[in-house]
Amino acid sequence: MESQDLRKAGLKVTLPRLKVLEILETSDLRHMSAEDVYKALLEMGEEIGLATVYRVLTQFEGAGLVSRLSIDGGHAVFELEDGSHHDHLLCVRCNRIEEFIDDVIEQRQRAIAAEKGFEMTDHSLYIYGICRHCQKTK
Amino acid sequence: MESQDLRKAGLKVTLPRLKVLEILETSDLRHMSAEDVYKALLEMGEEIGLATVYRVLTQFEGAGLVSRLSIDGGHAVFELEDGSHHDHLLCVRCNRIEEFIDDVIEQRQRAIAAEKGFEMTDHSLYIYGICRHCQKTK
DNA sequence: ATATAAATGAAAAAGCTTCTCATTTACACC
DNA sequence: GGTGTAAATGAGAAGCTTTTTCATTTATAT
Ligand SMILES: [Mn+2]
Ligand SMILES: [Mn+2]
Ligand SMILES: [Zn+2]
Ligand SMILES: [Zn+2]
Repeated sequence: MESQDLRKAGLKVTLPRLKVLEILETSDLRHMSAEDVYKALLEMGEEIGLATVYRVLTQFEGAGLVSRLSIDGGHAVFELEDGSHHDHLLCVRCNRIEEFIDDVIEQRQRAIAAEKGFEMTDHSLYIYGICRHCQKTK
Repeated sequence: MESQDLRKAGLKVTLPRLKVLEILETSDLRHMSAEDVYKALLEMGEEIGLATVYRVLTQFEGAGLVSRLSIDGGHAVFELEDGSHHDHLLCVRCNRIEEFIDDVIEQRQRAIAAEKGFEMTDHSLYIYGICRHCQKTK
C-alpha cells in the first residue's frame, strides 16, 4: 500500500510508478541502474518504457523516495532512501557496492566547508578498491 | 623545454602534445575540461582536433602528467599533476573549484577500506556547496 | 633520405540520459 | 458512473561527453 507514498509526494498513482517502487523494494540488489530496473520490469512482464523508468526514478529522487549515486564512468544507480545518509565502497573488479558511515569524516567535511567559506549542500565520497572476494580470485 | 617530460613518458614529441601541455601550464584555470583546452588552443591559433585533445589528455593521465576529476554529471576536468594528492570543493552556482587535503579523512578512508576487506586503489571526494562569493550574490 | 610505427583529423559511433509529441490515463467534479 | 482536463506514458529522436575508426600525415631510428 505504497500509493500513499506517491500521493504524499504529489505524484499521481500510476502503474509504472507502483511497479518501479515494487522493484526497488523487492529486488536483491540494493543499488540498481535504470537499466537494471527496466530489465526487472520486463522479467516481471511489465512493458514499461526505459524513458519512463528514467523519468520515474528522477521524480522519486526529487520526492526524496530514492537517492542517486553518480558512479565514476557515467551511469547512475538508484537506491531506496531510508533517511540515513551513507557513503560507498566500490569494487573495481566486480562492481560490488558496500556501504559505510563515518562520523569523523562527516564532521571533517563540515569543518572544511566552513573553513573555505562554503555553505555545504552535499558531498560525494567513493572509495574504490578490490573487494575481499575478488582478491582471492586473483 | 618540456619535450623531455614527453619523452620520459614514452610519448613522441608532437605539436598537439606540446601545445596541450602549454595550455595547461599557462591557463588561469587550474582545472580544465577537454573542451576548455580545445577552445584555448583555437584562441591560440592552433587547429587541433577535439578527439586529439581527448586522446592527449588521456595519455597524459596514463603517464601521470595530469589527473582527471570526474565531476558529478558527466564531464571530466583535468589538472596538471604536481605529485600532491588533494580533494575538491565545488560551487554549485558558479562552478568554482577549491582544493583541500585532510589527513584525518585520508586516514579514516584507509581504515574503512581495511575494515571492509577492500584493497583500496583510489577514492574520490567532492564537497558541493555555495562558495563565499556566491553567497553574497544571493 | 627512407622506412615504419605512431599520431592526427574528421566523422561516425557509443553509451547513458533527456526530450518531443502523439496518445493514453488518473482523478476531480457533476 | 460518465466527463473533462491536466498529467503521465511510450517510442523514437536528440543531446552530450567521450571513444573509435580509418585514411593520411608525421616523428624518429637507421
Ligand atoms: Mn547505498
Ligand atoms: Mn585539483
Ligand atoms: Zn569484487
Ligand atoms: Zn560560487
